[in-house]
Amino acid sequence: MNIGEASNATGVSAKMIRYYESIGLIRAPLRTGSNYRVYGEDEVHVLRFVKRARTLGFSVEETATLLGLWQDKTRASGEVKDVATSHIAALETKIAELQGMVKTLKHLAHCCGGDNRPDCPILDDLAGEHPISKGH
Amino acid sequence: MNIGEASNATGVSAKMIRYYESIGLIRAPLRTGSNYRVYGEDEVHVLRFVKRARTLGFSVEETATLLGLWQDKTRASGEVKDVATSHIAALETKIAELQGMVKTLKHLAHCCGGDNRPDCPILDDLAGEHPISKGH
DNA sequence: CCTTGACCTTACCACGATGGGAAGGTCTAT
DNA sequence: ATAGACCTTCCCATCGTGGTAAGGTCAAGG
Repeated sequence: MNIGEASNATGVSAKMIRYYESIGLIRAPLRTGSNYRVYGEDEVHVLRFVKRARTLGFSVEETATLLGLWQDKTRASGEVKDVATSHIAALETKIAELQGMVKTLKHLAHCCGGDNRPDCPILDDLAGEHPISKGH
Repeated sequence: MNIGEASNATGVSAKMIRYYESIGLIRAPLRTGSNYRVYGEDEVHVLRFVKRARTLGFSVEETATLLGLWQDKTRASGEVKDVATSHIAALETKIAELQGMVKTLKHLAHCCGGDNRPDCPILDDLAGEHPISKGH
């Protein structure tokens, strides 16, 4: 299987497959005589694992950890759960952050006429001129 | 006011102040004879505006737009509201994405013993081996 | 007057993850 | 044989931020 086929089979772009190889996330595959990378089922399996982990928002580094745990047949599932749990916490922090922004913005947008007059509470807030208290 | 004082007064690092200047987000300030940047109240005001917009998650480019609208005394507040509204939509999309990740991960973590045995539904899911259907 | 330390200047390099493109080699089908 | 679809490596860009090095400046105190 060439890199293009491996890419199609996994949804990981050829570019990223080479990148993952270059940073050591995945192992360098065998090459043909003409220097083409050759992938087999195992490699595709690994790539799908990586793809899934990335889709779930794990960083490449966390993915490397998970990959290591996956390939370590003797690991304790608790280790994996720890990685997952702290990732969940990070995601939730991020979500709370974004929700805070949305809340403030919605309040501002709600107070903004959105008409043709130049008065705009959103800009006033950004400018710190007439700060609107959050508690309505 | 030197750049350090402006930084303290606004919470924008000196590094970022120079960066914002270099990309044209803010105007180049006057300089002293010894080439130090000099900031006044107006510049500080602009920097605080930028800081607040960035804190609310606007990209530098969106911030530039808002800054332009702020300084255009004749703008319609509707234009500002549009920028804010589409930013809210982008934030909400992102939030939904993260929440999807959290949901899946929580489910996986819930199914994972987290003990010393090597069986781990999280890894099995990542590997696509025994995919756990989302609907429990 | 000189030193010290805190500040300023510019100019680079790095991150993380990804895409783009150039310049060149290879394979397959017509 | 040639075209077109692949592959290879190498470099550059993004976005926002931090670091660091090499040098200039300024204020305070000996």
